[in-house]
Amino acid sequence: MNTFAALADPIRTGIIDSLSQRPRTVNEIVSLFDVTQPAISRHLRVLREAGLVTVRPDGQMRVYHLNPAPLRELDTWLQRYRKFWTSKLDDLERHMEENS
Amino acid sequence: MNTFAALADPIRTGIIDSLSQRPRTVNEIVSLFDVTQPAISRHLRVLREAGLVTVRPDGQMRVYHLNPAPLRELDTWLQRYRKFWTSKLDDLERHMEENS
DNA sequence: GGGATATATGGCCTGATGTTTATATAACCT
DNA sequence: AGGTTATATAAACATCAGGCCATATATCCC
Repeated sequence: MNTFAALADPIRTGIIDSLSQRPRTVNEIVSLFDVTQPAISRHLRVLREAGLVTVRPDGQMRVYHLNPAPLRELDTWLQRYRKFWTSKLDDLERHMEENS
Repeated sequence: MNTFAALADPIRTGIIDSLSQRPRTVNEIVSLFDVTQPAISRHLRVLREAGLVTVRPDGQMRVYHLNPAPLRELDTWLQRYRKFWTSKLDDLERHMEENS
């Protein structure tokens, strides 16, 4: 599954952000956004299939939890690009390259 | 612009990865993937509008460069989630929570 | 059991996305 | 100028994504 595609929708990043604070039920999540409950359920399905969230039933409710593993992979992918902004030497090199 | 949406297509992440090595002309990029040149030009447009790449004309060619700024923003966004995997204490807490 | 609540799924519609072929634009070269 | 190369854009098409409404499923509570 493509983590970027799962995060491409602002409602889904909003859900992820909200779950970074604490787990939440579907209805709690629904109350945070201006779309219907079925729409949220669909977004949750996308996030589930991308492995970004997990569900735990609690009675008639379903509690969604953040699963950070795919975000850690994303962090690993970004590793490759950090050199572009972490080192002032690299900044200089890039600047020279841009003007070569 | 939504950086995640711009990166949601595997060809586009491939382009970004290839530009992390060095700037490339459009034809160079086309040769890396199994799609037509117009398709690549469209992907480049999406990446351009998302600010992930910049172009510099060089004669009749156009040289595409990686622009890391949006990736740095992504890195900043991820900051919020690093606590989920960088601390062993957090791992323990999460594990206990998962089994509560 | 029966009504209420919580969540997921199916059907339908609309708009966005990705691809190809054909063509436009611009620079290069002789 | 004319032919070639490099790249972008347009048109057409198919697929996908996201939204809503209606409905199914499961749990809760009386």
